[in-house]
Amino acid sequence: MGTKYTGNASEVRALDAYIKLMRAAESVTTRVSRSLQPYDLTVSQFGILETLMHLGQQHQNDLGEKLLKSSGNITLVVDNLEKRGLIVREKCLEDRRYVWVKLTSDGDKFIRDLFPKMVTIITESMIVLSPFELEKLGEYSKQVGQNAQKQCAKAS
Amino acid sequence: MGTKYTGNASEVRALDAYIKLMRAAESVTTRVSRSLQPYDLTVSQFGILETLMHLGQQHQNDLGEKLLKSSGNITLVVDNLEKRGLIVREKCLEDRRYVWVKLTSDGDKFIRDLFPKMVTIITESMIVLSPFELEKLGEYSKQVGQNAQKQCAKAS
DNA sequence: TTTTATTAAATTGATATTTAACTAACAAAT
DNA sequence: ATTTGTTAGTTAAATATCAATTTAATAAAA
Repeated sequence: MGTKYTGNASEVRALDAYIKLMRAAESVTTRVSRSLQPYDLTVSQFGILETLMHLGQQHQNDLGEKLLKSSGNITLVVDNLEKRGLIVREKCLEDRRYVWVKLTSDGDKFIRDLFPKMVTIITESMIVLSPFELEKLGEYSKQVGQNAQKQCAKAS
Repeated sequence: MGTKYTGNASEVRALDAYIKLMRAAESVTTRVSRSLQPYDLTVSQFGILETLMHLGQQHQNDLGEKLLKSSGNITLVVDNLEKRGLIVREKCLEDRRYVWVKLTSDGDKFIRDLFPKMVTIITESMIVLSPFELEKLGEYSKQVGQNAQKQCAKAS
């Protein structure tokens, strides 16, 4: 939606901010994605590994909620990470509907090495803004995100 | 990346803003996607129709650049819109490497009717912010987006 | 002119993503 | 305890997405 829209003023403002927000997110995601390529990792795979590293073993359900992805999607991405030996699935004994997903020792080493590199990449993209501006960008984004989510709960 | 990262201060700020930016974009996209569902339209399909409505016929190449998508992706999405009779391809006579993509009269009617509805949806998500805040969100997003793109040109 | 290089689009192979079934396991309630 | 409902995960079908390759057409250079 790269074109000027001639509706009422508040729609024009909302649409303009929306377009810029989306482009920023897409551009940074592309940058991250390219940086993960040498490691044969997708952004989604990285997200799961990073979550497991910081929060420890998780149910697939929790991963889906934290990463805003559908359950079917988590199943597939976990499949691919498991094939590669970076994570393992383990039946939950207390409630056998659940599956624990945990890092293997290979996976743990891998993500602990990779994560700081990605932080650097992301910082390079964001650092054009001052600390104050970063703070405000985060604050405004959070409000928009929460509002949009309120209007539309994710499928599971 | 929903977890606190304990690197240096500027990395923490950058990462925090990044996470909120990404979540906002994902949440609004989900909202838009759900709203397009009754019309059997994806966000990408909507993007192409909207671009054609506002800018007139385009080469596939131009669509890819404007929408930040790969050429292979544009080929597929244009395929699906063409099957549905909303757009047509037309060989460019001056330079036969190019293909013109244009709205059919059905497609034109369709997108002219749909676009204002989507503007309303988007506005509903963004309007939690004041005019000033929307302005700033757009400005900061634009800077981040441009910076990220400078660091990483999209594939074509 | 013939070769070389570039560009647009299509194709292929792999992963992602969602929705909509579907199965399995647990919980509640009469 | 059986039915009823809910929840976690899987599977299938459709679309999306990219990178890499290929094909066709144009441009540049020798």
